[in-house]
Amino acid sequence: MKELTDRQRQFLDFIRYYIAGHSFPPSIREIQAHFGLRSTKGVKDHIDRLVEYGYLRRMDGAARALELVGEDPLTGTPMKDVVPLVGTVAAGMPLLAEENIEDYLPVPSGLTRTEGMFYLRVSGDSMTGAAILEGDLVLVRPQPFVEQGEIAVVRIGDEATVKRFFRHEDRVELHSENPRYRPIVCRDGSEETRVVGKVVAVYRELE
Amino acid sequence: MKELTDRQRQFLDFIRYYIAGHSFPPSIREIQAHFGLRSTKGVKDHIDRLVEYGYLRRMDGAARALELVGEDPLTGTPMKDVVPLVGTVAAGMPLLAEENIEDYLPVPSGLTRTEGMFYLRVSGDSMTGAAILEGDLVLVRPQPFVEQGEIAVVRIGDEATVKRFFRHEDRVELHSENPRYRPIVCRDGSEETRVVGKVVAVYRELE
DNA sequence: CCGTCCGGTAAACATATGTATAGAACATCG
DNA sequence: CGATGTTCTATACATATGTTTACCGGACGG
Repeated sequence: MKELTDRQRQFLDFIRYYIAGHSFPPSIREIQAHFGLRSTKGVKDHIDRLVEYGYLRRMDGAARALELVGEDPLTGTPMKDVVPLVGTVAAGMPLLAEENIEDYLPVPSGLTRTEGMFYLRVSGDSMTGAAILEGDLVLVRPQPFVEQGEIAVVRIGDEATVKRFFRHEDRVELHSENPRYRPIVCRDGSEETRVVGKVVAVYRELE
Repeated sequence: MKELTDRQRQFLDFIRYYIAGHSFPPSIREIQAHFGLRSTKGVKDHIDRLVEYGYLRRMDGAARALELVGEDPLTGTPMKDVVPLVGTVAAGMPLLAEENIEDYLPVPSGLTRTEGMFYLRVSGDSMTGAAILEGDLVLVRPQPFVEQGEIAVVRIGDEATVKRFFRHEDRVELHSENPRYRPIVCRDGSEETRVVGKVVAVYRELE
């Protein structure tokens, strides 16, 4: 993507800023006013270039018909109803540390209700039997306990895994949904395992 | 928040749908055209009411200056970055008919760009081998062709199904991902089958 | 039967807004 | 220097688009 001049970036930034505030794009004359220009032509030239370079899309002739293209996550579109995507957790890293956040993804707001939900990328094939594949994103609602047999994110030592959760009198069992893996059994009350939350949804992009 | 009539809801839904596709709002005349009305007044009345009731905000006199407010009262889904959920398609019903739309769901904005995407609820267990279960929602990007072996939504006569798509010299084969089902074979060029679009994502809520 | 919404037609009207033409000042670069 | 590109002024022009006035028919409750 072609580099922008300072001035071009200023125009793009303003368009973003405007959309973030209004949720619809500015008109050329509004942009003109913002920069204190005396002609609409200058604005049009800039927009033409931003379109040409691929930073904007436009519906020709239509009013306020601009669309932001690309991914500048700084000011892009206002992120509403989004939930952070936490990467595969590195050993020792606290689960929700800023540095782990890869992206922000939307959820149906029926699910948003709980604060603190997050997506986690699944590594490994231990849950394929539950139709959760490697690379899938699981939406996690943080909670300290889950019901018998529910799919949960559990922290074992420094690692987080997705497993079916079972509690017996004296122990906790974490079952994979893949015959190639054996259940993980932990003595109850042991400090090493902690339920992080419950998996409430699965999201997968194909290709 | 005041209840909406069916008609008012249709208008609100279309505005949401349009914004989801374009990322800027429709003009009154575009709405008029969509509903096949002969006057702009009807549209204006509806928008006036939606504004009055608090479903929309508006910048008076400005073009395409509509803003979605709050949440959908019916479904609780956020009003931005949404895509329609088309129900399990009933025989004979055109796939994207207004009456079929059950809900509007968010998608990661990287995927929103293509206009016309929609969710479809999967019925049956023919794709379990691809980790697509009954009740899952598949995000469909409409396109007339798909690559060899890609998962597609195909219309056969009056029904829509999700299958793996293969094209041979003289025929089209639709493969299930479940040994209990046999491939569907169609002579090429036969009018009965048509690729509706490609499955680009899968979404499942647990419980 | 009457009043009141709801949903619409028809025809203008006013203006918001994109686009075009002609050119100028100023920088950068070969 | 001459060519080229960026940024901008000035002035129109064309049309996309919101707004308004006048009126109609049906559904519905009192």
